[in-house]
Amino acid sequence: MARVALTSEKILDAAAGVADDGGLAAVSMRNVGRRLGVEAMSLYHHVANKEALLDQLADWVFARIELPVVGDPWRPAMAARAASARTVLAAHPWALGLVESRRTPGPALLHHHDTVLGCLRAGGFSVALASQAFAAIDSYVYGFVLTEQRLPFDAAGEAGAFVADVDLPVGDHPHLAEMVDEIVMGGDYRFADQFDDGLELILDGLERRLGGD
Amino acid sequence: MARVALTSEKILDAAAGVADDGGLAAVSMRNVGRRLGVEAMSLYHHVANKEALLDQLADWVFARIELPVVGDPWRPAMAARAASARTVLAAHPWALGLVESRRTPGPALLHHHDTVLGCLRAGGFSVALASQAFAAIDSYVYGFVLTEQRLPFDAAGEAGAFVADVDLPVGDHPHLAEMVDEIVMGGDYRFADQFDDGLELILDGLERRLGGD
DNA sequence: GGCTGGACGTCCACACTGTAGACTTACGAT
DNA sequence: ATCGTAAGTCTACAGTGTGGACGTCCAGCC
Repeated sequence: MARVALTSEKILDAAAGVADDGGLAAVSMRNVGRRLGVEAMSLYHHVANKEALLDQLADWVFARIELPVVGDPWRPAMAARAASARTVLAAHPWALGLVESRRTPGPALLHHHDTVLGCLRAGGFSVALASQAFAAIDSYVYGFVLTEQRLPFDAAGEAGAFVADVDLPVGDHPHLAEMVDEIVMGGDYRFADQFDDGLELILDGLERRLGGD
Repeated sequence: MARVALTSEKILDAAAGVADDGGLAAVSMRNVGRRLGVEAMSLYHHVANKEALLDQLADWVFARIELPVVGDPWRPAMAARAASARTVLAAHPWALGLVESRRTPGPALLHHHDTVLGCLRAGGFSVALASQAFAAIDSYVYGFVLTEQRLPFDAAGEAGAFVADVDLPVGDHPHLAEMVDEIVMGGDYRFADQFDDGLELILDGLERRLGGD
């Protein structure tokens, strides 16, 4: 039998593929093994256990987010990183839930955080303000993606077609109904556009605080 | 045998208890049943399946967040809601991951969203701005709690004692090290204090936009 | 009172999960 | 050629969600 050099990268890619296809719940050792033409137990020669695999998979996600270089002007750097994070999280709907459920940070996450903090420090932020900025931006991005994914239609595309399919019990929720109406009916209105708007809200605040305080 | 009127509220409370004790992973039909002195299958007379139970459990969390009344001044209302959400999410560490992983909104969530939106609309927000405000605030709260939970020490208390136990591979992550140092060593510095600061950042921005635009 | 229908709890069975442990195979170095 | 080791397989076990058959209690009726 041709031993085809099972590596932990291949295992991670396979796990990501399984998750892309069937959701996080489909990521079982047997399924990942099957995708590689291998028995479940073989994976244990490269991965300690399933928890570790999921940890690494969360880090796999972080490794995919584009990072700025320390020294870049902080504001566009933050905007670009936020946009990249959003892209990655949107491409793998399972990623958000996974990343959030892991408590042990992997190398990619550490490097990520360190670089972002460095970028802010180089831009003149105090340690405390940098930490606050990081928390605020990160929170915003995660939360926005989450909100976006929970929307009952495709926020990026033509939304009109979808509203008929969804029957939210919107009857006694007038404000919700109002919002859905405006979002769905207003032709040139895209929920997704709010991402940049909201982000600038935060960045504006940070910039003011950077100058003022 | 005394039939003790198993209701879906009791089941939800039991499930929350199991999760409080042993984490989300411990919430199995058998464990929830055991906590009620009942077989797993009995639960199915009150709950469609485990997915539905988890959906309801997520809604159970939302029902616990204090809501403002439509008509209250929007800014303190938003601040209070954010604080309450944070309290609830912190009291049940499993809640965040659960809420985020569910895609079908329950009645409490709908009512919650509707009330918050109503509060903003009554405060003079346009539909678009209200939706943006909601997304920004919610995102911030979720993200902050998440960050807080991931911190390797108790963010609310005396942090100094914890740092020795944690050996983050902080060696070649200078900015991360710097931040941890300052957070942990600075006696009167509390990560938790940043919550209000960051929130005001967002509320300030909204207030400006509400007047200006 | 006694009957009955339906609501509700139990039990067993099945496919599936993570993973420990023993086995087998194939390759690189001697 | 042989051996050691790394890396696969196979078997087994406890635990999971849940379908279906079965039992059992209670409310409403005569």
